[in-house]
Amino acid sequence: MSKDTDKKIVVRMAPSPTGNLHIGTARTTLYNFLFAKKYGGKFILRIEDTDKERSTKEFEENILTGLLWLGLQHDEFYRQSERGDIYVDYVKRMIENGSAYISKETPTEPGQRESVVRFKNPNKKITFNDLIRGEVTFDTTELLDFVIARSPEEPLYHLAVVVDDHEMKVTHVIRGDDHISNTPRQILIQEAIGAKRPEYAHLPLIVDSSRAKLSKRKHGAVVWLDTYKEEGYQPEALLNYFSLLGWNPGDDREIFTLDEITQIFDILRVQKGSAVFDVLKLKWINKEHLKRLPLDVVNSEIKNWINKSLRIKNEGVDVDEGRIEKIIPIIFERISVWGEVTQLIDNGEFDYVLRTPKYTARDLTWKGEKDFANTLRHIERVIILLTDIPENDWTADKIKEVVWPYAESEGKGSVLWPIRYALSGMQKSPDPFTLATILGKEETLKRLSAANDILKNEK
RNA sequence: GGCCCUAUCGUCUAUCGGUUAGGACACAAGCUUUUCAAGCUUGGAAGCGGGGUUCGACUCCCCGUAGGGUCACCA
Repeated sequence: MSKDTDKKIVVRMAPSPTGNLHIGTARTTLYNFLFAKKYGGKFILRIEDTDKERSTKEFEENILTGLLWLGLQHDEFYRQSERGDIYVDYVKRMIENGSAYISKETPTEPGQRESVVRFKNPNKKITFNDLIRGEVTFDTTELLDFVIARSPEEPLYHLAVVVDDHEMKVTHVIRGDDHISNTPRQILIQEAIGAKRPEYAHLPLIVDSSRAKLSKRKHGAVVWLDTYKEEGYQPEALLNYFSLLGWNPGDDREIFTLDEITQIFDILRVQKGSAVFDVLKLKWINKEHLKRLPLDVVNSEIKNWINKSLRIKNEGVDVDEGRIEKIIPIIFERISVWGEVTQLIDNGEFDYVLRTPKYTARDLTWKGEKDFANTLRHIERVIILLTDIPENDWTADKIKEVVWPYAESEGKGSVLWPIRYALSGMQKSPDPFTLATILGKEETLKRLSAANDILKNEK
């Protein structure tokens, strides 16, 4: 595939606006995009809206914005509904040269015509070379004289595709495997109109865990790109994952930017077998992308997503900005997708920064303790130790330095658990030193003496 | 059912005749200052079956088997 000797590469993605942007469509678009960019070619986006019944402007809009959000910018744009004259021309020519004819029909379903344009099938074997699968042969006899247009003014899919690919000088047709059986039909039409046969590359399908094609009917929201956009995935992470569904660079690298993939992409390394969509791996890849983001982006994104929390909105909790700032890194290491920030808050994982914890003396006491006496003693001792720390020296390291010797001599769990619980009110939370820095000296001491009171009442 | 495609750990995959079949996700265990998260270390985990070809097959060929795709006046 040398750039110098071959003519310019032209690829196209041809979605039909009969549904929202499907992740399979996004992946196929990516592969087309990569192939074009890799070889300095042209990437055409063509909306196949010849089916006026099912196509809508909303779906078209959804597909366009989704692709743009992903960063898969096209070089040229067409809409089949605006190219009617061209198809009429070809249909007429085909009828004239005998490769198609008007056929009288008996409608069997509502909406069917009494006359349609059928292709005069030469009934032959078609063999084409697929960049991914190698040689594929079909006998077209079973296709019969298939319908290519309802009328000369109303072309059907196969005709429109072949005409457009020809007119647009498409050199490589990269599409889903589900189109492989359409290929012989389209080659037949190409031969009838004297079009050059493009190279074909049929991509393996993305399937579910039971290896069935991902479909909107069966899988619902998981197939819509929008779902991932709303859950806060990074567009580039999505692209990264899509690229790996059916392709690999040949070494162990797994995380790359769109530019990096473009550099190393090779369509000949595309897999033949279908690939199971695994959201867990997607999340891992997304997290890897998050880790590579600049800190200021991370900060502002996390704040954005915190603000979407219903827990904060509805319950009107008084949020201390300083504390929020301090939990950002803690939130960050717990998420792999932005949307999880909101979830975490809504699930109450960070309630300790939003409100005063509630708990019993039993909760406060380390599992090894027989009664509350030791716990009370530890809390009292720690209060004294912490009180001595000056306000401006209130850091996790300092707090730990002060408390640690005592914890070691008295038993770490026995001392640390009660402190942590008094500060968080939860079975699971960050460590007590981190907690203390988030809350600040004043609030920390307040919560510790509250714990003290609870223990005393218990005695 | 016809036609077509596919077949390595649970999943994504490396291997382009000779490897202790490698990596990643997930999982398990351990470590890391009590719980959690993160991190680190370790571990379990695969060539669908049967024939060939070959000195030698995961790799090439054939036959099965299994899975998938497609069979519209949709795209």
